[in-house]
Amino acid sequence: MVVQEENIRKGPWTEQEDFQLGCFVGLFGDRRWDFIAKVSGLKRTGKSCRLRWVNYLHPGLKRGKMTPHEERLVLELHSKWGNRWSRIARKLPGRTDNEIKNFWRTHMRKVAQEKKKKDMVIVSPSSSSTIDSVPTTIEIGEESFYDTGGNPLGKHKEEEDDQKGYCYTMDDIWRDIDNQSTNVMKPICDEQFYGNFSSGVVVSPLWEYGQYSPWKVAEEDNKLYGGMNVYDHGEAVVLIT
DNA sequence: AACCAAACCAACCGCGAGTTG
DNA sequence: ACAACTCGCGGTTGGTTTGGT
Repeated sequence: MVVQEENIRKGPWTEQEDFQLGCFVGLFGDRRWDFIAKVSGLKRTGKSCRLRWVNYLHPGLKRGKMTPHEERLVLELHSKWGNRWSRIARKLPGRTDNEIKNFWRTHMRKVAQEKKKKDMVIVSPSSSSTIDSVPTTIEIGEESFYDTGGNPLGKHKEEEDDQKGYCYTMDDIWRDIDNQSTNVMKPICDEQFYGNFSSGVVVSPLWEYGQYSPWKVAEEDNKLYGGMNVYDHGEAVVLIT
């Protein structure tokens, strides 16, 4: 759905728009989004341009499903930092905060449902033993579970609150991951981006144009948080535990 | 084959923090 | 010091795809 309001486009981006945006980010860097939005002629807000670039067009992005390794990392970092998606994303080169957020929601929904089913069986042993049976008492509060990123007892604070008050132990989550990891998929490489523009104009990784890079920020984070993992400009992940 | 529900994902919104004049 | 502006983050929404009946 594309809504026109005061000449501002909303909704899905077209290939043409993507191409235009890529060109102008190549020219001016990935910082001054309002400026880029204006000079590019795109009828988009700067905010919208930035989002499109960061979540979809950026050359360092991976496509495809998370690898089991990435899933483990997300869960581990989320248990440390809560819903700090952008910070978590910095530790997973090629993944965006949005992607991780979506993964988490989906994953947690699955875990919550599994847990719910188990609890129902435990709580009402006298009822029919099938998992489809109607629960008699306790239900897990699914909404708050999502809201707090897995901590139903309250909002996450910072690292000092690590590991407090979780319903699900990490063991539960690892078990769940292990069950899922039978369908292992290969990581998908970055070159997909370069196929995006069939006209073939775009270009080298555009990070080089700007001073800013999430990977650089991540390096700062590594210093701040004790350097749990180290990587270089999204080309490899070396997890040091 | 058609329908429905669940899962997935792209995009928008509001707010707070940082920057600039 | 302060107001205006810009950017980034986290939460949420809505469209599309997938899977089950």
